Amino acid sequence: MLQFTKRAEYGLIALLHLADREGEVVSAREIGERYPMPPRVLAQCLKDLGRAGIVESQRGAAGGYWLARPAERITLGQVISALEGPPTLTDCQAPGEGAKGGQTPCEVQPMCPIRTPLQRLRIGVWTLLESTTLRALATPTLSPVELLAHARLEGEAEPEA
Amino acid sequence: MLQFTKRAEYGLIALLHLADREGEVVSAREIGERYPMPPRVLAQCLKDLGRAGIVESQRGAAGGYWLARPAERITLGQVISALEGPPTLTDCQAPGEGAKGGQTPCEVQPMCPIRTPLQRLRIGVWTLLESTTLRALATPTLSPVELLAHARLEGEAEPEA
DNA sequence: CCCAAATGGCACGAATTTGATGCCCTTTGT
DNA sequence: ACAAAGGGCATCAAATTCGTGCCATTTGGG
Repeated sequence: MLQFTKRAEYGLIALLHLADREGEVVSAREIGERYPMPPRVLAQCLKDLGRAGIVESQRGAAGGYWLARPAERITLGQVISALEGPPTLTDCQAPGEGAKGGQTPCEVQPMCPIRTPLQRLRIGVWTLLESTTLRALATPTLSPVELLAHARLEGEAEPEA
Repeated sequence: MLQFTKRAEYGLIALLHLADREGEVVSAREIGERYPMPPRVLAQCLKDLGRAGIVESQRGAAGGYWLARPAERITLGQVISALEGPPTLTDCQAPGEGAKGGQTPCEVQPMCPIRTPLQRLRIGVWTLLESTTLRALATPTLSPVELLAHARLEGEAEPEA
């Protein structure tokens, strides 16, 4: 229902915690003890974030995680994409009768009126996420409209979604 | 996974169809025969849209549906809210230990670092939806960036989300 | 006057997605 | 050598959603 998953929330909590301690090595156990979340799920989130190149990790006894780059250069689009998978722009199962085999579900269907509009709208939402940085989220003084304004300025410059 | 439900897609298809035939009375059967969607689910969508005041209906033999107001005055926020329920801005189940009874899940929790940021971000997404009209979606010439620009202009004028 | 067509409403089962846990391995500092 | 911490995978449980069935109400037409 147009809602983020728990993994996204857990991952964002962890990322904001890491952003607050930029430069240090923080273990998953420390985060899991501070916030009421299942430690294992948190570990999966951090693992996915590591695969996406958002955080880096050090194994071993004194290991842990840290941000791979400054919080200004981490976008919410990257985070959500890493934790929930890439955005399903071409979902479009509405006209799912196109090819019965399951291939090219709605490619040659000239009668789906929402394929292109919905795709454009999802790209718009994604552009908003792509142009909202972790730093902007961590700044508690920005109002929602200011957040949107900030997002739009960068989103207009390079859509790249 | 930050994705619209099938009900939202079906409802949007129906609304775009109704917008294309503004002024006429269109039956749910006609829409259901034109697009490959379960007729019953489509009926539920139209019913929900009617309860939300987005479409009006006429019962009886020659009954059907039509837009309650011009497509310029129907926002995607209204449509999504009618088909998927109101936006879950205060989801915030992350610190779900606040009250064990289930009441006030994260009100007095001073340690959830994403409650306010996530709420602001969801308001931003919602503002984008609230300021995208059905007419803008039906216009196939608008690029995603232009869609965002159009949304931002109205969203800045009156956030009202 | 009765019937067919169409909306209105509710509830239930199936399928999909998501959340959470278990178990084992590899790495590394003490 | 041992403990602590990340890496990986599979599996079970819970929640959400999708689709369908069934019946009631309204309205136009034969």
